[in-house]
Amino acid sequence: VLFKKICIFALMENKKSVKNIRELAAILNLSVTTVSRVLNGKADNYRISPVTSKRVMDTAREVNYLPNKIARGLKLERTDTLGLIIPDVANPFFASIAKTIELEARKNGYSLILCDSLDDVDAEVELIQLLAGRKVDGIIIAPVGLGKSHIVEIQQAGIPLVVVDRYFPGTNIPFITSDNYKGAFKAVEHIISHGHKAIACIQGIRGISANTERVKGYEDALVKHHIPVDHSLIVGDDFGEENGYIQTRVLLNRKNKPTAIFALSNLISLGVIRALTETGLSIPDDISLVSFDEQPYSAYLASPMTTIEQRREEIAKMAVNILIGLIRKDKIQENINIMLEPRLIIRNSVKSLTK
Amino acid sequence: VLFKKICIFALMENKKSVKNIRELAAILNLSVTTVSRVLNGKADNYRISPVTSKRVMDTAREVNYLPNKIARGLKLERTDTLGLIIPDVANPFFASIAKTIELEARKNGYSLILCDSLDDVDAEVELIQLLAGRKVDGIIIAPVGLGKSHIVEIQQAGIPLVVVDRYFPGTNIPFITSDNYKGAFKAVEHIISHGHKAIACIQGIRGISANTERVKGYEDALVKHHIPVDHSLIVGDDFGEENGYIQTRVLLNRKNKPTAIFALSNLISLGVIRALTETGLSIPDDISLVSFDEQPYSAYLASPMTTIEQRREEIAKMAVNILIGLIRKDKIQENINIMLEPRLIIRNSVKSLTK
DNA sequence: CTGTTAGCGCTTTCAC
DNA sequence: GTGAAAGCGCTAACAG
Repeated sequence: VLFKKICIFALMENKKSVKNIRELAAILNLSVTTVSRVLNGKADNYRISPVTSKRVMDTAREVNYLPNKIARGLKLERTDTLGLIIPDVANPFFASIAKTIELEARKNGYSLILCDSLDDVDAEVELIQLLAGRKVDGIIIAPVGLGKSHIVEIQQAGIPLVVVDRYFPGTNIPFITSDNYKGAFKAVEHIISHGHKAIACIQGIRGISANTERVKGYEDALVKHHIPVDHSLIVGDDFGEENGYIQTRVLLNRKNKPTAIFALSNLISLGVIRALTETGLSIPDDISLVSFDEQPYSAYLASPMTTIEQRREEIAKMAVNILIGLIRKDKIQENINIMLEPRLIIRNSVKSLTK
Repeated sequence: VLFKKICIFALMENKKSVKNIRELAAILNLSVTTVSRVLNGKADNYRISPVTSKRVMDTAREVNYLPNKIARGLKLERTDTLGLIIPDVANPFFASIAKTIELEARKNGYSLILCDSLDDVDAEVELIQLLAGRKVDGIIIAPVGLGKSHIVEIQQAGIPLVVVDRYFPGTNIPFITSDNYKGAFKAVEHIISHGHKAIACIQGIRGISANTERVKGYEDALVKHHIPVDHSLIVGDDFGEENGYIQTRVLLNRKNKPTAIFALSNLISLGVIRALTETGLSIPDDISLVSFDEQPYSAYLASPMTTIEQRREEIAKMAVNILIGLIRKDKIQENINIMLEPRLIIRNSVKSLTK
């Protein structure tokens, strides 16, 4: 009782700041229980009179009461927060995935903690711990892809998790990625159909699924069209621009230069273009190019670039919805593996050698 | 005592999961206080024996104990979390800012809650409330820029806040942006120096500081060089690609076409290029172009584009460090307003009309 | 050098 | 219809 009085006095001095539900209850002359119930839309369940209910809502708004989500989280063991781990937020591919994930998460009442792993496994391990400590309700991760034990562990620890962009064969970790194999296959078939035989492939990080599958698609397309696979034409080891640049320079120094380059990421193709520009070579006249990852600028490059467009928005949305499903149903896994077939966007970066 | 026993039994069944500090203390046969102190590096302060200390640390690691940050946050009234509100995460300019902010925040022990406002003021208001409810320690916001009351309010509510990219004249909200005026001025002087007089300006959202300053820089550069400002050449109202496209189409239909276009964002210039490409016009032969925002692809466009490069990384890092300063010192504002002068990167998108 | 305990703001069980 | 009180996991004031 005394306490209530104190609260009321406190209120009079500082109208616009009720810092917790107790103070609010004090002004209303109600118990915290009742206030909490109304605020959580459970008025009906407890047959709280509509008039009380309205009074609570109105006052809450009036005094600008903001429920403390941290306290709520502690009690409910649920933070309404998702963690997102991405290898490089500045990469437009991941940036747009992050955007859609945030929007979709928010639509469902979740906030997003963003983490950039810099494509470094150690950082990734740390970040997963961090998110676990922060009690996120679930994690979406575009993993570096080398090493998966930390991911399996966190899944077994009971934290719902879905992997995007890359995946781990032989585990039951839910994933949703592009069908990288088919994408690469289509791209290379397209190049082959223009009469090319010496097609180089500049790859990204070796050993991760997305890369492996793309290379496999590349090889199989060659094989299907009876072109022997020349392993010396498969070069590189990183998805960054620098790798594209360096490998192109190296390729151009070969005795028998390739007539076409298949770049396994948007950044790689930018590096390819830089190397070509520097050496005065032009696309597609001197060398042809097809790249993974459509970008807003792809059409406006010196020569509009033929690309493979991943369905980023779908990947992101599905990831969120599947994750939320896992959270709500309290199921950790149910063999979810989705591969979305990418689209080949044909422009003008492949020269026809047949005519 | 009984309780401790129970905990120990619980432990034996499930070795690898101590869910709270009490359980951990129980196995160690220590009080939670001692354990907490050791875990928080305060062993020395309380002269806890090194052997105890070591035992605590070792056991904690062994049983895989992860402190619950939520509980900690509730107690400490500090979440070690920053909020970031950005108008469009998919925009590479903001994506790279977000990346640097996340990295810098993490380096300082903070996690980042990412929010995309879609350049919508209502969403922005909501997001600020959301972050306040989540008890973030501070907020970095690249505001839509229309309306500032919600931002002033949150600042007065005592939540440390810093604004990036745009700012609000006439308030004491700390901000850090590019010197948009100087950037635009430089760009337009560059165009003028090539003999252009009919220079169009395709602007972004009117009324926000970044846009206003850029337009002012544009105008002043003209004035300085005795070129009358033709207001019908200042067009557009959005930073997006579509606006660039539409306005260019309109400009091209004028009786007296401009000889150069100054685009106030990277997305706008992409729209300009699309319109030009469609109508068979080329840069810089038919029309010249300079754009705000350097991008990784700027150099590789059909004609390498002259751009104004904002110092994104510096902006992001300063934002984080200033914010953390405000948080730690418990100061809300101290008249921080920083403007970083952008750099003009000259390439080949402006034709010389003088020779 | 170590421990007991109150309490951060919230929800919910149980009681009336 | 409403309320008292326990307790989520943690830290720190106070007490030895």
